[in-house]
Amino acid sequence: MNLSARQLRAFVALVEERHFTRAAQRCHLTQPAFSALIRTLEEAAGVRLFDRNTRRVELTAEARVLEVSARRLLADMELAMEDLRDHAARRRGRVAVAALPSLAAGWLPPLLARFHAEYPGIELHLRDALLDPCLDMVSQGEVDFAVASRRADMSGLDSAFLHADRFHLVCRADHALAQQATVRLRDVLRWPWIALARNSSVRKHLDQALGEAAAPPLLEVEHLATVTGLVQAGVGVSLVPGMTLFHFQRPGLVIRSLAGRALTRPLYMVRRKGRALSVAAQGLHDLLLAHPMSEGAGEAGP
Amino acid sequence: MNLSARQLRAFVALVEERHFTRAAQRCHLTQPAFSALIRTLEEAAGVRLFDRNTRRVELTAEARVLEVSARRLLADMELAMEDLRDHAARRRGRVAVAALPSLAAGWLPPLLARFHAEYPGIELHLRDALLDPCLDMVSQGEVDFAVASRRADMSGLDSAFLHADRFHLVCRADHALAQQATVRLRDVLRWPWIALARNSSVRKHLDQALGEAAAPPLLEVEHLATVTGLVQAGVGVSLVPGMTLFHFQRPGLVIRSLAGRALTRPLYMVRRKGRALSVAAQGLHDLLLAHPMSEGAGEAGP
DNA sequence: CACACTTACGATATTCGTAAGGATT
DNA sequence: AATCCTTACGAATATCGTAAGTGTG
Repeated sequence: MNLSARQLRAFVALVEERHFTRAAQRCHLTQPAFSALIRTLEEAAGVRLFDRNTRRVELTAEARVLEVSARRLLADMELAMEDLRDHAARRRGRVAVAALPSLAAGWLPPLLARFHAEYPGIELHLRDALLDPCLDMVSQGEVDFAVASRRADMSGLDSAFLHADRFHLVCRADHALAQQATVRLRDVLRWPWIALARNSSVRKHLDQALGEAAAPPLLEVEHLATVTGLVQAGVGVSLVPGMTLFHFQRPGLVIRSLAGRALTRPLYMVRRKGRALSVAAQGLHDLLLAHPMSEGAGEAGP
Repeated sequence: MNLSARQLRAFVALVEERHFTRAAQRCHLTQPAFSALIRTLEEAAGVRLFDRNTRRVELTAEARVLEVSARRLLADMELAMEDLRDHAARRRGRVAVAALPSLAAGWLPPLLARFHAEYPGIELHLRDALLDPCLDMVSQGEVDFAVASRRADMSGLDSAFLHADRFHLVCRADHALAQQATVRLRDVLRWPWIALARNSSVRKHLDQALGEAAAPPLLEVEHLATVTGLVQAGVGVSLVPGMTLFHFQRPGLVIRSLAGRALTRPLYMVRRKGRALSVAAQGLHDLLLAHPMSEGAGEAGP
């Protein structure tokens, strides 16, 4: 049997009006069509719901039984559809995004703030993690998408290029390398340098670009903030991508571009293959794509 | 917007099968028809609910939101219809009936017992009251119908004749009137007699039948049981309808028919005019009609 | 190339609205 | 006589099933 919202609305209208013609008007139907609607409901239910003579329309005991359920059902149906439309209109929802620590700290926050200002009803989740956990979270559907780089095994994942994140030299202002506006990579590698841990995307791309021949780093640390401290203390210099430079915009430190062939860490928007984003996630996704990364990004926003 | 049970069932089927063809079979539809059903649901909702390529069908985040509501809505709808069908099949319901005290004590109980045995799910209410309250309860819809006699003002009420309740003489076995198998009314009225109160239907019919000329009663009492006591003590005789005779089937008392023109209290099934009975009430109504009153009725049943 | 969803289209079933019918006050 | 629900019937709409189309692995 097929119960429809229209039948329930007609039933409730007739319960309230106790008058076929007026109830029909309320349902934007002619009276005979309305009459047929009630009849089909009665047939489906197997009970007479209204006692009608031409002068009076009265509820049967069975109609009173149905009335309670009918009102609740209608309310629940409209609530369910409203809920769904809220999600469609991005008035409600949930987006989870994974991002490399550098992006999660610098580029992303102002964009998340903007998204939240526009869609305050949407719950936001940000997972800042290293490359592998980022991509694993996408694979397992734990997050809607990730902003990260790529790895060897990208099976089940779709990636869209976002930005070529150029490496820069960071060193003390009184360092010899700070004298030039642009430095050559081979000049940098003659000095003691600080590297991030091997599981970081920054280090992976650097190793890949430098090859085996390059001098090993003086120190390996986990966090960029530690690199900042070491460089500031004069322990060594470092090579970091543009999106991390906000860590190094401090007095006594300078940032220098690298000459020649661009040394970059390519960044991607990574999603699960063959799987559409939720309306809310698509909204954030589009916002991120509409605000490409730039060297200046990541500075303290308003 | 019009949400239907069929749409919800299709949606849930697809959520569970994640396969259009199989879900369509479960709904007894061809796959294209099923596909259209899902599409209309998506259009009504304003959200894509399934990501389908020819190889895989996946739920969107919005579908997960709807799934919970859809299952609950379907369960509630089926519950509501089941409830209604239970009332139609007299598996559930409620009947309230009013009856004159004599009938409520004698004739009705075995029939109510039989009705309850057949439809144990139906709640029974019996209001034993004098004629006027009985009919008022019908007028106000407090009870479904009454088993009673009629009065002058029967407006808004429909009555169907049930039984002509013949009056009988009751007296002590050693009373002079007890000598004859059948007594004449004018012989009875020469003896002191006990009457019920003037608001009882028994008394009203008796007064109407006897006219002004008859001797007034020695005593007027409220309850038939009191009449029994008075007659048994030899205070007087009494004239009571057949349906009350079970009160007088006691040692030392005799019951005698009246000769000549039948002196009766006509009894009716009284319902509110132009108003159908509930399925449950109709059931009891029919049962009562199928078991006409008889002189022997009202004796202690099994 | 096989499976699975979509589109196209003619047939069927529902539902609608207009008009006539019947009942009640 | 007026009101109001029901029935009748042709028209519009929706839905269905068959068959062809398209895309994915």
